[in-house]
Amino acid sequence: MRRRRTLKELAAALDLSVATVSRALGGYEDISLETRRRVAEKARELGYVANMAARMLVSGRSDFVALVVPMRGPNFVDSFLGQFVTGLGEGLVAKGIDLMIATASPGQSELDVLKHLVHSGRADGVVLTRIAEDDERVRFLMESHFPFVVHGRLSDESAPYSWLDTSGEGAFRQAFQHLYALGHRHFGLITISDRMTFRRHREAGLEAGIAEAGDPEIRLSIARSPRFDNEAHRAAIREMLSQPDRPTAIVGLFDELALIAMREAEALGISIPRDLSIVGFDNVPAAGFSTLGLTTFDQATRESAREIASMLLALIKGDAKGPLVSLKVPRFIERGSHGPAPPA
Amino acid sequence: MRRRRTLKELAAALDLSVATVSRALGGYEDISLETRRRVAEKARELGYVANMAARMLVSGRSDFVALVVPMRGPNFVDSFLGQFVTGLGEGLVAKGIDLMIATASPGQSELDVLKHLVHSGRADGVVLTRIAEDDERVRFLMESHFPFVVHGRLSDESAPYSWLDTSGEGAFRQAFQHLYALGHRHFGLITISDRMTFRRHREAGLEAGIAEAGDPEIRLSIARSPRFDNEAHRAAIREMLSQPDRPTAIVGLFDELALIAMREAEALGISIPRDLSIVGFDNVPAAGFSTLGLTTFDQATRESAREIASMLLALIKGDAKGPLVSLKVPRFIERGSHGPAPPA
DNA sequence: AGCAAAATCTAAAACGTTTTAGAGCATCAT
DNA sequence: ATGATGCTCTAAAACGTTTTAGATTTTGCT
Repeated sequence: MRRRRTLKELAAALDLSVATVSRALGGYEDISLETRRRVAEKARELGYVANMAARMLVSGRSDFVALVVPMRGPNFVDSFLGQFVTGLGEGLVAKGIDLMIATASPGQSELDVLKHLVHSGRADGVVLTRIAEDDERVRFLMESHFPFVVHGRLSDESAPYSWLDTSGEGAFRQAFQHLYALGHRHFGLITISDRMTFRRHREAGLEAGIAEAGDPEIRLSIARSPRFDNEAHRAAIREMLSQPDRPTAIVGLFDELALIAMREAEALGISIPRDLSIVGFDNVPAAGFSTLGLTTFDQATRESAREIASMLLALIKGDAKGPLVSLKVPRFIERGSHGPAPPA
Repeated sequence: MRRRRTLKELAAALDLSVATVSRALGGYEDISLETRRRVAEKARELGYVANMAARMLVSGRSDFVALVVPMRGPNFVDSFLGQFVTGLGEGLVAKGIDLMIATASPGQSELDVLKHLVHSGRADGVVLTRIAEDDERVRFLMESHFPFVVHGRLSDESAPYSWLDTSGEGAFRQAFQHLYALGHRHFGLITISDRMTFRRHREAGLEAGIAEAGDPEIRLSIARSPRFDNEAHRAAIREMLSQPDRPTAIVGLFDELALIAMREAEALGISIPRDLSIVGFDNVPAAGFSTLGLTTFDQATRESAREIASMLLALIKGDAKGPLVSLKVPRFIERGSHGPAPPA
């Protein structure tokens, strides 16, 4: 591996001081246009690229932004991460910032990862996902005054931090209204028990829709899967579907739940959408590939991630006055998994 | 943001020299056990974390490994990337190495990204995916003597570089043999036209299987989608399925193609698996969620990524004699999309 | 010509580590 | 006592850049 060129070598080749060369490459007005041109050309010729470590050391910045990825069970499959990483990368690359992925090692909490990140200077800012209702990571970063943006929200709406979220309230209210208009009166909600903010928001949206309708005929059955695990989901769903008096319209907290519900319904001989309507949230690829197509909401993860990148860069540069906040409205994707309520 | 602790402060607090403190933290035998303990304790107490930039500068290593992610069209969805990133992270974190994601900016080639990476010292090693038959990125890295591991292979089997790949030859041969044993004689291959090595290997596997069977009754129809784009795929597939004399068993180069074929077949009133068998490759989540379930091959992306991480770390540490190589056998996942050939 | 102002360049310090070469000091065998 | 041998610890250099404060040269104006 050829040893790297240094600024000193470049300066020697040009018969200039390192200071001049450095400033020339930095594009300072201070250096004559002619010299700047000459330096740039020689740099290209010699293949000079500044050593990042040295630059980081003196500038105090790393030009890295970190994404802290939650730990995963062995079989966890995540269509979200790939999209999100792609979007962040796209949003950062234009400004010359790179993305690092910070993974927690087995014995280590995500908070430890974050602490190390903040103190080691390895990154200038952090992106957090999968936020819990009361997230210790967010609290830590606020106290550290370290730049960060959250994908999602805390339940404490007044806390001064930057976030971007997709309105689960709005989506679930919309889903309810749509299904209600189609004649459905008995609703099912398939959800989980984790203390995640997105769960609370989506559930609240559904409940708000129901309350606003003010129709005493409306009923809501809830199946809550106790663990984040497909088997547990399946069991909870099967129980809801097996009841003699089962809902005619089911909303899944996210697509995986809705997709499992579709399969289970089919296995039980329940015809979709004739006997049962199902709506999900996320628009994972499988929602489009399944035979009928799952009606769901699209989050535009990649675009959101791009926006999060810009927000974070603004925070790092310091040209954001207060916390930045953005609430996106997800797009309703109507496919074949829902329809009019079956006749009573 | 509290200013970070420096080694000098720590040394002052302990009444030791910075050299001693540095070596104590490094665990050198050189420093008495008692002193090492004392230093470690104080470091914890003060929340000292070494500044990465300074460490990088003197050690010449960055403790970063980069994943160069291919550029994506606006609607490209990739279940692979999330798994791969997760696996790499898991494989690296134990050794204290972090993962960076290097994205090419719009005007920039992936080769430029790579060059910058190698010359700036931002990473100590690189992982490459989506390898073309003759990949300029691989050539550049070989010439630079920069540590790297490839997920996939070149078509030049003799080139001395490190790779991990999943045997597409083996899988497609196995798929053929399985379907042949079920009585199928007319096969369809849905494929693309990109010059990717994985395409060549899988196609070769199918052809090898056919050749080995030595049965003159066997026929093979090929649908080649000219662009990497769902609409193009759909058109190519529909054309194959619309022919009066269509195959009874179709193999998709990857799951997305097979899943589209399933949907199209259904739309054309072709019953799966009665009239048509379909097999894919990759085992994307949608393969499991689709109603019948798509028969396919599982790559174990996450585990492969973990192994790639170990390989790369060995190369960086320099305790690998020559290039490292690993060929994984994908697992055949039998679901509901295939069955016996229909009676002639 | 003479001075102020502007334009251009540079020496040296600083960033916070790791590492090299060796200093200081007990301990040990002779 | 003496030199050799280990054991601990340390001073100082080095890594390659950016930036500060100022030096030098040129230009503009009267």
